[in-house]
Amino acid sequence: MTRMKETIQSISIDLFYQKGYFATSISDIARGCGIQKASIYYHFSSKEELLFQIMSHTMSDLVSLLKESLVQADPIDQRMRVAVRTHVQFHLHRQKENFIANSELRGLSEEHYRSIVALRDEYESIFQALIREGRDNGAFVAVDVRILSYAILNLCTSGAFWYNPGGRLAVEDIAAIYENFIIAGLQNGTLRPPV
Amino acid sequence: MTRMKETIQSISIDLFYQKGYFATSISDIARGCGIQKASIYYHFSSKEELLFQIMSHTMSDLVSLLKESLVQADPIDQRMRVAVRTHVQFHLHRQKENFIANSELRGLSEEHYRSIVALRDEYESIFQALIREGRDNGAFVAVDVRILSYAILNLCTSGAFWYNPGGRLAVEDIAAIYENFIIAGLQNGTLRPPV
DNA sequence: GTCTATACGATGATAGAC
DNA sequence: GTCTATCATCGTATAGAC
Repeated sequence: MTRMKETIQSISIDLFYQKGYFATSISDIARGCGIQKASIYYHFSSKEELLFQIMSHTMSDLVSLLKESLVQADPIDQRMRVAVRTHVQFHLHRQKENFIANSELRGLSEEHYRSIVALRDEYESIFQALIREGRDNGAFVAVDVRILSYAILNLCTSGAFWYNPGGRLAVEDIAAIYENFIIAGLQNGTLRPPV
Repeated sequence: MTRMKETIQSISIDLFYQKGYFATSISDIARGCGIQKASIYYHFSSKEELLFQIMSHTMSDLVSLLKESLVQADPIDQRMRVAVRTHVQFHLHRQKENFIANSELRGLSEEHYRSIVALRDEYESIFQALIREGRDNGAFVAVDVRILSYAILNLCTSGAFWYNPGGRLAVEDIAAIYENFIIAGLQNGTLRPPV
């Protein structure tokens, strides 16, 4: 990838994160890069293509990272901890891209949308397999696998929406809080209210 | 509120939910209402005003509902259960409006943005007070109140993004799953991983 | 690879008749 | 209250020179 192409991507990530995809114009991006807007089209065929590239890289990296993190044959609760930690760390370290990937699906064309959703589904199915395995061997309580996978992933992803890199808590602290909360829910989540 | 004004709001909710605020044009709304686009401006001064009205009503109703649900002086874990259940039910029963209120803050003007965020902050602070109370009297484990309030609210809100009214699970089932999962996390969320 | 210039469409909003 | 007509603006994208 050429230097300017990388600059355009990087500036676009900043702007899409700051103002949103629709509110960001090609002129804005060009201004940020210090070139004319027509020059953008030498590197990317359209604004939508730019959005797709950003999302595509992000989601591919996310799926690869999760797979790598799960190669160890640990007990199921330990594997779930690793998965949660990996997810949270990725979403906080690459906050802007993940924010975009989770909030700008609307901007994609039909085919690109399908492509990103396919990656997301692949990712979710890995989490669902973990939950199912833990439930089936008794490590986790009986739960609805799909609902809980949405809940867990959404909870962990939400950090990308409010996390402040210079703030009070470090990434590892936040990851640990989420990890413990989720494991507690998976191990005890059917407690009934006192009558 | 006149009949046409209500129609415009209702059609706008449908379209903002379906296509997003930015991708929905005044022409789209007018077509949906069976009138000309100029006529919209008799009822609302701008497209942004329309978005604000929708968000404002939704958030006000949400805050009122939560306050009403907590008038009973139950034990803290019971009150938290009620709060979670109320939140989930509201978000699933009024799915479209809540989806909009959570995903289209970008479309608001400065002042309107501040107004909506103030309501959201008020709402969050009620949840934070519940968590803090439970933590201080030992019903919940020691936790970071702010982080956990974001996590819990985001988890519960996420239902508005994937819930399918005609689907497999009823609102009450989903609310019960979330409720139990969250209470388990609050009561056991500092379990450490086995070493 | 980047520039200037421009085509072309769509959009939010207004004016004024009925 | 709703209409027709229209404005001004801005958006993405392309053509062709350098």
